[in-house]
Amino acid sequence: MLGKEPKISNSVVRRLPVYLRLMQTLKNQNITTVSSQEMGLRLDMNPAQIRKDLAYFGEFGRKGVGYEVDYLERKLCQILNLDRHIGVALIGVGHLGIALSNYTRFQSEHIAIAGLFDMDPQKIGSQVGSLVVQDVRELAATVNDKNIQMGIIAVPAPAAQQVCDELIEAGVKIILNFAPVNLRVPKEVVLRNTDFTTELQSLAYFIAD
Amino acid sequence: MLGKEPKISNSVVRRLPVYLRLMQTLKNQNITTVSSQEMGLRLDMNPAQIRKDLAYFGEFGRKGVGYEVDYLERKLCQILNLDRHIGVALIGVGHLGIALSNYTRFQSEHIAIAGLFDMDPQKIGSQVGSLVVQDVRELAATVNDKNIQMGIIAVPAPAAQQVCDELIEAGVKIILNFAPVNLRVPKEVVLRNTDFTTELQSLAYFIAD
DNA sequence: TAGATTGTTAATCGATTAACAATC
DNA sequence: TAGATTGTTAATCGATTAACAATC
Repeated sequence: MLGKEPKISNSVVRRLPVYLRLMQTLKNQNITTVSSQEMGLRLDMNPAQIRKDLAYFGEFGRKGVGYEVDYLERKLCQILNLDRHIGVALIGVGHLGIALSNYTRFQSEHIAIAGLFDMDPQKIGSQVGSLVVQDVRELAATVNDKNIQMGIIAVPAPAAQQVCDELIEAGVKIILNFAPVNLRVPKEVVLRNTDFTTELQSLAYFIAD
Repeated sequence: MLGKEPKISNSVVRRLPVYLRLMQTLKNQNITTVSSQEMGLRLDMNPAQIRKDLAYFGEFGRKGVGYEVDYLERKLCQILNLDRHIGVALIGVGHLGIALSNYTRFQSEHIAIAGLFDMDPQKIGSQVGSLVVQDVRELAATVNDKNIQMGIIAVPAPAAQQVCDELIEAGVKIILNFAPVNLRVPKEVVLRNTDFTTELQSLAYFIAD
């Protein structure tokens, strides 16, 4: 940790939550210690890769023994900033938005949707889970009030860029986009895209002739 | 094309729908010809990569000119098998499932949800879009009847592996999974995972201290 | 001690980018 | 013809895997 200097690659970062989830699974099975080999077996991954990934952040294992599940879980949470509260704004309260707001509440107590936004007057004011849908015009104010650090864009494609701009304008630096568009963001903003259509279409490639 | 022998990498395949979408956008803007440089500019990609990706499948461009939008669109559709009808079974008609069934109907006329399944008696028989939700026990029969080639798993994590097994048992070889679990599949099955929780957690890594 | 497993370096593999001859 | 741009080879870059000394 102390100075994440060596510049961790995205591929590594994206595997960390997978390790974290495995630790939680193992804990539920009352397994207290695990080797990289066993992890590799369960995750269908190369053990060397797992060791290398973890070693970027510290020496978490014991030679001849393996990793202590509880300890590694805690460390992974620290690395992923999941040991503190993280506020998320979700814009677009359609079926996808609702699905996401259920989803997320689930896994990590620390990532929580702190604000739901839409532009449809029909939706504004309605209750979803424990939150009331707000007018998207209140986005900037709420981001500041509730110290929101991440944004999820779940609006239709044509509205996505504007919502994105508003998030950034409000100071949000991390954005997860579900709209099927190439958003333009300044380079200090971390943007990740999840596009079902693209995913499905690329899978169609594998249909046997 | 003729014998996709050179073994196209997954990274390449996943970029093809992006090119396809760009072609559709360009068509809407009445642009008939585009160079790899212009494509790179719009997609924020390296033009050499775009040319190389396309060249795996044939010589679609003209030197000194570029690519004909209409022609490249057609070619990309062919490569992705989007020039024929593709039936998809969607299991799990929660908010996510409904979102997905709306989504997909949208983009490509050729990929269509052909069956919706759930195990909740409350949902079975209800209408979603133009389809009636079926009992998941009818899955295998419907896959055969309607010649379904792809499956989307949108059920809660604990049910996912069983649904997956049933899809494979019914002959489905291509699966898109949204449940946050590591599914076990035989190696001839193409499995792609989309996991919001993992995505969100990995993004938390980038929160500034 | 003997066996196991880490952390890490070196080797391999694969994907991206640069460069350029061919040619429209 | 001159300028532009492809298709493709070679160079670079980065990520994965193998191997092994250190050590529990």
